[in-house]
Amino acid sequence: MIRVAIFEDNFLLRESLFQLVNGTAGLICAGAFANSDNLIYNISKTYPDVVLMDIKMPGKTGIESVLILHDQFPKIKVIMQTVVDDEDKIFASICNGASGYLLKNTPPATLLQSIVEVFEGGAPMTPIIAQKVLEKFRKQSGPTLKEFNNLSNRENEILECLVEGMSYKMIAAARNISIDTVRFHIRNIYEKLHVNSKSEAVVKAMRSKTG
Amino acid sequence: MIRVAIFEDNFLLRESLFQLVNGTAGLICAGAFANSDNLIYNISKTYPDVVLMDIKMPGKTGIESVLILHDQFPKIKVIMQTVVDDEDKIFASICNGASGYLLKNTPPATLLQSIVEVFEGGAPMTPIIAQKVLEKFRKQSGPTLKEFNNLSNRENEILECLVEGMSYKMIAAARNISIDTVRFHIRNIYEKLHVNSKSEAVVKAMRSKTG
DNA sequence: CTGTGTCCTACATGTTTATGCAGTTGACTA
DNA sequence: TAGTCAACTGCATAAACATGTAGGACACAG
Repeated sequence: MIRVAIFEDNFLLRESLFQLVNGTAGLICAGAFANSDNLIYNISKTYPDVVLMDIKMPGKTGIESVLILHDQFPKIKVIMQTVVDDEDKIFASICNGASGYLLKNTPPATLLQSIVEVFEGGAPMTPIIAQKVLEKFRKQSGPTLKEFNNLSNRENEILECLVEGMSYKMIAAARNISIDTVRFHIRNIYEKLHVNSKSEAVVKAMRSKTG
Repeated sequence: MIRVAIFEDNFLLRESLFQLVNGTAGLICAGAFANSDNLIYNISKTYPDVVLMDIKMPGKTGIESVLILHDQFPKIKVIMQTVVDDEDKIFASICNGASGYLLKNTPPATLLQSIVEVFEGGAPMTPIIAQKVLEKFRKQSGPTLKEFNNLSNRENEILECLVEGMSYKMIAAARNISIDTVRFHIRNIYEKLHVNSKSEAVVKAMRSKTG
């Protein structure tokens, strides 16, 4: 049973969402609120798994609310809902921890499916919004790190993983090599960069960004 | 009428996709190919609007192909298809210009809908993949600066030491506090920054400064 | 063919970190 | 004056890391 909470200032919409969720097997609406004034209290009381959050509400906006939620209740998944696809608001929401993003014209069946998907760890997004995210993503993913010429390709690759904050295990899994090999490369990186800990290596790598 | 081209090395799958597309009103399959060896030629000849591209093919991979397509035929939308959700390949595809990304277990109805969506400028993605993109996006966009406002003076002090590459011992000595206190503060820092390792904290701290 | 370089794997050992639990102090405040 | 809070200390345990040693596979240059 997935517990859903709704934050939506429009009465009719809120009611119809409430009915929709409660009328669906596997879902139950733990609460429906017109604003997020008593956000913490309402969440503590209804302990939802998934929150449907209108982005534009009187008082605290959905964007502020999602930040608070993500801070205080990291396990709760939040789906943002909006009528317009305003880029800035989308990106702000994502950075604040929203897990999904749907336009309000999303058909009910899709909405319900999205609730389940987000609960299972996915990130349902209206395609047009996904498109904007991808675009932004492409721009940002330009040249990341300056290659250290004295490092081999492999070593630079591993170094980038370190800068991603990955652990040995994660690197081994991501690069499909054994953890001992990760160790091996990192040892060589340390020697070449004249450091002897992960964080020192990370700092040195980041400080030499392309500019 | 949306013209679709299929690149898929598995014969059965290719045929069934071909049938599926051709059996759908509004879509027509302009061509189905087992690999992208004659990519340019095949595309020029079939001039599709949307390309379904298997990510793993003998010869030129889908990732290389999408780069070429994006370069030579910028108007063509490409949907990548894959069995596994390998992060690197996903990100590489996106950077190379793919507009959509679906796992191969996507139900036919969704696939067909995705073709239409991508044609209309959207970016259909399997939720689990969208999730990975969002995660990466969040990391790259730098943390919400608010997180850093939450740090106390003492915590900021310790965080700076971490960025200097210092170990717990060194920090304890430098700040004249016990190593357990260092641990205590670092724990709190981790919680506030939502990380759980030294290097993650360092990365987050450094990114926030550069913007 | 032999050497050199790169990438890879493995095992062992000691150190550093991450995290849970428990408690003290002094300062500010309802 | 009791209560809250930031800073602090301590201990315990498991996981992650740093580093030494020892070797195998492959490609390419001399």
